[in-house]
Amino acid sequence: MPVPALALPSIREICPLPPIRSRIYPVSPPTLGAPGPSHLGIRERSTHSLGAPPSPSPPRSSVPHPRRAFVFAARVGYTHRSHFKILTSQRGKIVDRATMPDSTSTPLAPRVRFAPSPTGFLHVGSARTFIFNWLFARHNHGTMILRLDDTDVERNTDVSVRSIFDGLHWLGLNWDEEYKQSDRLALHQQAAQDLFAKGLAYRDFTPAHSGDDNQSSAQGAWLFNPGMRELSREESDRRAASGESFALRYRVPRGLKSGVARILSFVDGVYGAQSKAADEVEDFALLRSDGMPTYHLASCADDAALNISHIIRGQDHLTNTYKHLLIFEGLGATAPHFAHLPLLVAPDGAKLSKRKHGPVVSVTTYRDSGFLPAAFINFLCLLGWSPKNDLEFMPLEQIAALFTLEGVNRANAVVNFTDADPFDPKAVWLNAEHIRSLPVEKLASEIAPFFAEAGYNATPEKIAAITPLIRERIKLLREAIGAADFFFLEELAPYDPAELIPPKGGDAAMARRVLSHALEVLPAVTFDHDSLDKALREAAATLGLKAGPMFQPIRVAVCGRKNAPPLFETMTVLGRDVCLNRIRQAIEKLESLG
RNA sequence: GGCGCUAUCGUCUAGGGGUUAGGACGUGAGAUUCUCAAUCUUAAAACCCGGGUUCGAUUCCCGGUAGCGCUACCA
Repeated sequence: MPVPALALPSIREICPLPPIRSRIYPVSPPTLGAPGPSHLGIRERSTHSLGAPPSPSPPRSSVPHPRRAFVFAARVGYTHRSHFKILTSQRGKIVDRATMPDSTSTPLAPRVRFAPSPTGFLHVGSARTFIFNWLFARHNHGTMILRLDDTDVERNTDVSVRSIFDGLHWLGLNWDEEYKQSDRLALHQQAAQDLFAKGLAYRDFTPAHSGDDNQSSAQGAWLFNPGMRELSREESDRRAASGESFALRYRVPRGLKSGVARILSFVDGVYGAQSKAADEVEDFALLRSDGMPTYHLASCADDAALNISHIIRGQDHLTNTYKHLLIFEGLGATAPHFAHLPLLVAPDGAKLSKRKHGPVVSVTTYRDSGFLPAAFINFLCLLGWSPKNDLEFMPLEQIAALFTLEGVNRANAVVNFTDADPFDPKAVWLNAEHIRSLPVEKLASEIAPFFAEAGYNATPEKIAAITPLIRERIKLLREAIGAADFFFLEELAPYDPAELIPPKGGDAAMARRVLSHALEVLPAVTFDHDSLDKALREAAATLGLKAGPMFQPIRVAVCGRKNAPPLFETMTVLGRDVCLNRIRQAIEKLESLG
C-alpha cells in the first residue's frame, strides 16, 4: 500500500535546523587515580560482544549552553530551568504557563523527541506520544527528533524497528533528526564515568535480582544495598579489578538521618508542581553488569547531548522523573521541561499493552482496516487532549494550530474497544467524517489498494466512478470491498430470489412484471442518471406502481442485495449490458419461486 | 506494603462557588428518501463518598474509597 503523503511542510522548512551543539558535560577528568580509561571496570569483553561502534567520544565544550541563561531557580532540591512563569495555581494546576519575556536572550525553538524502544509493534499509546510531541514541535516551530531507545539488546528486534517505522511512516508525520541509542554507547559510558568520578554513583557487586523478588521492597529496604553503597573506594576498585561483575548505581542523597531531607521538585507541563523526598527514591541502576547503560542513564545522557528542551512522554514516567532530575544534575546538565501525558487504558482500566490486548493496540491494525491517518490522529488527539471549544472533527493542520499542553487532561483515557469490535466507535465515526471530507479523487486513491488486495479488476476510471457512490456508505476504507463488490463480480453472489419481491404487499408476479417491463424499456434508454430516472419513473406509472416497488426489484436484480447505492448512478456505472443480463437472470430466479 | 498521580453521562470531554452542568460518539424515537447511508429534529444518560470553608459547593480544603503508575542490572 502506498504511503499516503500528507503533504505537510516539514518542520525543518519552517524552522531550519540549528547546528547540533555538543555535549555539555562539565570537563571533569577522572582524578581518583583510577586504573586507566576503564577505571569503571567496564570489561572489554562486554563492550566487544555488544559490537559498540568506535564512535568518537563527543566533543566537549566548555562553552555554556545558551539555555543556561534561563536558569533562575535556587538550588533547593533540583532546580527546574524554566522560562515559564507561574502566576496562580488552581487545584494545583498551573494556570498561566505563558512564556516569560526574556530581555537578554531570544526564546529557543523547542527540541522534542520521541524515543520508542523497539520491542514490538508500534502501539497506539506510543503513536499518541509521538503525535503529541510532533504537534508540540509543530505548533512551536521546533524540532522533532526520533530516537530509537534500543539499549536492551535482549529484547530488541529488527522486525520491531521496521514495524515502528512502518507505523510512523503511515501516520505521515515527519521528523527532523534521527538517532539510535546503540550508536551512542560511548557517550553513555562517558556519562557513567562522569557520575562515578564525581562520587555520585557506586559499584554494586550484588548479583542481579530475579525479577519477582519484591520482598525487600515490601520491607522498605529497597532503597539501596547498604554494604555496597558504603564500600570503600579501594575495596570497590580492588573487586572490580579482580573481575567481579557489578552494576553501577546512583548514590541518591539520603537526608532523613541527618534531618536534612532533600526535596526533588519540578513543574510538569501537564500535572503542575511535583515534588518528592529524595529519600523515597531508590538507588537506581545506571549501568548493568554487562556494562550496558540502563534506560535512565542512556535516555538522560542523550536528552542532554541532544539538547532536548521538552520531554513529553507517558505518565508512567512521572515518578521516574525524579531519577532523571538527579542524573541531569549529576551530569551538570540543565534539565529539560517535562510534560507527562495521561495513559491510554483498555476498558478494564489496565494500561494498554501489547501482551494483554493484542493486535487491537497496534497501529497497523488501524491502517489495515482502512483508517485514514488523519482520522486516526484526530481520534488519538481527542484522547487526553481537548481544544476546549467543542471541536471534534479536525484536520491535522487545525490540530497543530490549536495544540497546547494546557489542553492536555490529567486522567487516563479509555480506548473503548470490545471483543467484537477492536475500534472505538468514536474513532470509526471520525474516520467516516474524514472519508467524506476527502476530495473524491483523493479518496479513490486511498481505496484503490483495498480493491487491488481483494483481487478486483479495478481500473482507475472505474474506481473514480464508484467512489462517489460508496463514500457516504463506508466508515472504514476496507468496507469498500464489500460495498462495491457487485461492480466487479462477473457473476453475482447467490441471493434469495424472495428479495426481488417488492416490500409492502408485493408478490412474485409483481416482481416479474417489473423486471420484464424494465427489460423492454431499458434497451432504448441512455444510461445516465437523468434518462434512467425519467424512463423508470414512467415505467412505474405505466405499471401503476410507486417508485419504491418499481425500483426495489431492479436494485436487487442488478446489485444482488437490497441495500445498495442509489439505483440510477449504480446502473450507469454498471452499464446497459450488465444490467440487462442481471435482470434476465433475476427473472429466471423468480421462476424457481413459482 | 511504600511513594506518586487521577476521579463530570456507557465512552471521550467542556465547565466552574449560585448554570436547565454544555458538546461529541454510541443508544432510543421521529422526519426526509428509490433501499441503505448521509442529513435534520428529538429523548434517555454524569459531577465517587464523607467532612469542612461558605449565605451557598459538583467546583476550594482535608480525609476516605476506587483506579492507575512507579517501586527491575525493562523501557
